[in-house]
Amino acid sequence: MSEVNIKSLAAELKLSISTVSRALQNSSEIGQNTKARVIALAKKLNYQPNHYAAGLRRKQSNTIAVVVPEVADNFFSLVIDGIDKVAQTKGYHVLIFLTRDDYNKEVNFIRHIQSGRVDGVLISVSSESKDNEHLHELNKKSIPVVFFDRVFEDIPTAKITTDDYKASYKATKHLIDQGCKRIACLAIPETLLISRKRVQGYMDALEDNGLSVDKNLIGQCDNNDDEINYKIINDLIEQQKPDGVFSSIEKLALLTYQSCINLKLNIPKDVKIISFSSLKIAPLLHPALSTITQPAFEMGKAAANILFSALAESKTGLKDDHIEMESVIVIRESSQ
Amino acid sequence: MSEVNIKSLAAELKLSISTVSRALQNSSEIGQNTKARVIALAKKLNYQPNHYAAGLRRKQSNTIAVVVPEVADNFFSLVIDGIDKVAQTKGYHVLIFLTRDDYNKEVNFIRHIQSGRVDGVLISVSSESKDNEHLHELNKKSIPVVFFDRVFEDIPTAKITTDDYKASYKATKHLIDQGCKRIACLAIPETLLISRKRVQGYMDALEDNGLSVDKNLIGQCDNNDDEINYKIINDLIEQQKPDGVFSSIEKLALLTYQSCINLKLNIPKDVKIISFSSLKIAPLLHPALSTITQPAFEMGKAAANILFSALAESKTGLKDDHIEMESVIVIRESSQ
DNA sequence: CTGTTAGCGCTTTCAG
DNA sequence: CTGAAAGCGCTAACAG
Repeated sequence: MSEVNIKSLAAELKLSISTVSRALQNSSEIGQNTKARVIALAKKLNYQPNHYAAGLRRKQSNTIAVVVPEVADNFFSLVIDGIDKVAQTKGYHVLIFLTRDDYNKEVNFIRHIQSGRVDGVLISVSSESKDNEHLHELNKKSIPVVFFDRVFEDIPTAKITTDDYKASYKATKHLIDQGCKRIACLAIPETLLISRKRVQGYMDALEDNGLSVDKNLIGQCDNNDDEINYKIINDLIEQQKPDGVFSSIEKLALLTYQSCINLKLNIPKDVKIISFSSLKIAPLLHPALSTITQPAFEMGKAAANILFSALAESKTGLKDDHIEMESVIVIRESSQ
Repeated sequence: MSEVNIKSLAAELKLSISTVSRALQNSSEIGQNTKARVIALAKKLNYQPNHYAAGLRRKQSNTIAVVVPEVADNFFSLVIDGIDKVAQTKGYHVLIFLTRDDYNKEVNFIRHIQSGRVDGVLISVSSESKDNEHLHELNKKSIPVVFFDRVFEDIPTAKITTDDYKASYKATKHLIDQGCKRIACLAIPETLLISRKRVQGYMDALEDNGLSVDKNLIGQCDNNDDEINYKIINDLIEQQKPDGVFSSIEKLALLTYQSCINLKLNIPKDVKIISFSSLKIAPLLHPALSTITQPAFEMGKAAANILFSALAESKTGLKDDHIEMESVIVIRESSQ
């Protein structure tokens, strides 16, 4: 690989290896003179220290693992962006592990990570229901772990999530405050915890405000086929005539919008829409589409900061803690 | 870190370190019996080899670097997804470097990488105009590099891009074939090469088909402010009355759609729209929005495959080559 | 088939 | 202030 290493520098400068090493680390016990010579030559030859050798010796990699179900997803890529942002300021590198929602892959990754490959782990688990023994092991090896978004409550370490339940409750409450009586809810597969939380927030808001939950008003959009989802939504709107729609993801809100246009329903007069939105595309379409935005980037930064605080201190692992980050709800009322 | 290492396994099994090492690598010169014993104990103690030690010795990291301007972008995150997909099958890990379009960061990353930190590099450069000496250095050190999307033509290695010019030409030609005479073009900042390529494709298609280029029909949307962009587009449509719109990114097409609705223009009767689309949201809104989709995921896979082929063979670096991947144009004509 | 030995490139005692 | 030497955990000649 790189032919220039600490040894060749030492030879050329007629110094010992250790002196060069210390000079490069700006150790206080090296004379200004020698230090300058060493640094000058290193720069001239474009010396780059071997990360692995240093890590092996120091038992530290200056690398963190980010384990996520997917990257081609606006939410996760924003989180990664946030994580990287703080990692860069700390001089750390980011190793990405994509589980693709495959539990076995996650187990393998976590086991691999235990080898000292990374100094810390930021993870959003692939499944919130399966066995988490592998994560317990990690935690026991006192390598700091921070969970984000999809967490295991029973592992005593730092966790950080968004306020899905609360935000959904507030969003639904908003529709109620606007006078909506028949509020529809568009839901994604129940297997996802966030889906259940969002639907629960919706239901509780209704009941707390004297409205009963009507299963017919809940559109379960379980598949990835936009056409089928469109049909579910369109049928729901046509048959149930909701005066408000709470959508648990942005795409479904876009389909709702399209359906309203086709059914000649006025937004927001006939139907008020509020939706989770990470792409922030919904408000481009209609100035009256209210949105709930999760603080993904900020969550990434927060999670990374927690991890680095543990790394900086004592490596004693992280305290059991759970932070919930607040989503930003933007109400748009204009009727054009 | 992990207390269990090859040495402790050897001690427990009363074997030599090298025997254990070989058994773990399934070397053919170890007896079935010993091999089984070693593997059994390794599994029992959850032994994980130290990646850094092995890499140091073998001068190989089983890690590749992916250097991109950003990750919170649908195109790049899809590419990363593709890269990771093939990396996983090859047993490689992915180290992410986000330049955030900062040239200096890119230079630092590339220098760092030269230390043998990774076995290969996949990069989309931060700027196509600046000095690329750092990349030449990399290439000279015979660590394989594959450029994707944003490339430096004058570095003799593998490059892979999408057919921005051709796709734009074809898209514009399609509008012409549909009878459009006044075709608008919505452009992003000229500083980006892809913007220039897309506009060029648009202009050449017009001229090759007997239509002249009218600067008034080109909406230069240079800023990130959706409201300003909307105004630019809305003014253009109102004043210039185009009968076709070629949009170089999806967001601008959505604004165009909104503008048409507000101006009571029928799509596609009055205005036909075709747009680059990576989010695939446009067609959700209107069944007559035609789209051009770049093969981002496939590009990631292709780039990674090229890199791994070099890694598998001789490490002699990659041949100077340029592949252009074809975008997928989907024509949607229905008028509802 | 198995063991001994010499490093990979670096950091870090321990001696001067 | 500088140098010698040990060793991080692993692999790979080289010997048997």
